[in-house]
Amino acid sequence: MPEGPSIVLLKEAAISFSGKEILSVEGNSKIDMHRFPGKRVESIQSWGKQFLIVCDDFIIRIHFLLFGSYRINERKEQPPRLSLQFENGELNFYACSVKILEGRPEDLFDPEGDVMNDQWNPEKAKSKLEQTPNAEICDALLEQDIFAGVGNIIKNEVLYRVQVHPESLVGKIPPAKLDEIIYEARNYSFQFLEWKRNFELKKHWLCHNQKTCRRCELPFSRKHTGTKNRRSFICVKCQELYV
DNA sequence: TATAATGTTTGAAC
DNA sequence: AGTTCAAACATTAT
Repeated sequence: MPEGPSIVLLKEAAISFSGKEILSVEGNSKIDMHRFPGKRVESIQSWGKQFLIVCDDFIIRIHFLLFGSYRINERKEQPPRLSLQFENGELNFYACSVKILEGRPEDLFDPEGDVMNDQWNPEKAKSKLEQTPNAEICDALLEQDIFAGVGNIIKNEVLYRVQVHPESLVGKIPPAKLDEIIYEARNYSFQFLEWKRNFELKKHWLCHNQKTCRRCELPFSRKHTGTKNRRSFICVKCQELYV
């Protein structure tokens, strides 16, 4: 569920609740949800992996972490973390993090930092990368302050496609190659979106969860990389290591 | 059945 | 006081 494109799909699925009044709430979240009924949803937004239900003076922020899920107009067996009832249906969230953010989304989130956003700004990403030359690129891609919405699948697929080893140091990657990485972070995220929409995401994985590299037939090296220690699938022949 | 996996926050330890 | 890191959380497919 969790990477940026999946949240965009949720946003599309939940758009019918935009402008609607929250009639009632339930759920086992510890937040003060009693203030929700009677409020109107101003807009449904997303930023990176976060799903935002924007009301006039606060935002309900949902983060699905690793295992979170949602149902629209249906329910799972488990009790919902948060359930919102509207006149035209209900929105149910499970096993996720729910927070109330005070303030306006434009004050809290920079649209230029979200790879799924129209306002995504690749130059800004590049200058942020230049600030951390000693970071490994596998960590940098997962950094939500730089590439909001990129998760481990996108990280792996991007680095395989541009043929860069995950343990390459940001400062040692040639600038043109860095531009390619930044471009592909957004480009692959949108491919992810369309493939996920059509339930064919896994079919298009080139390295993630794959056994062998289809360029050279060598088996992938599987390794947990970076300070974030997330698993990587590496073709040591096809992906260049810049150190 | 045990394990690992699309992730982040928190608080203890250093 | 700043950093680092393990623990916590929780679900599902293999």
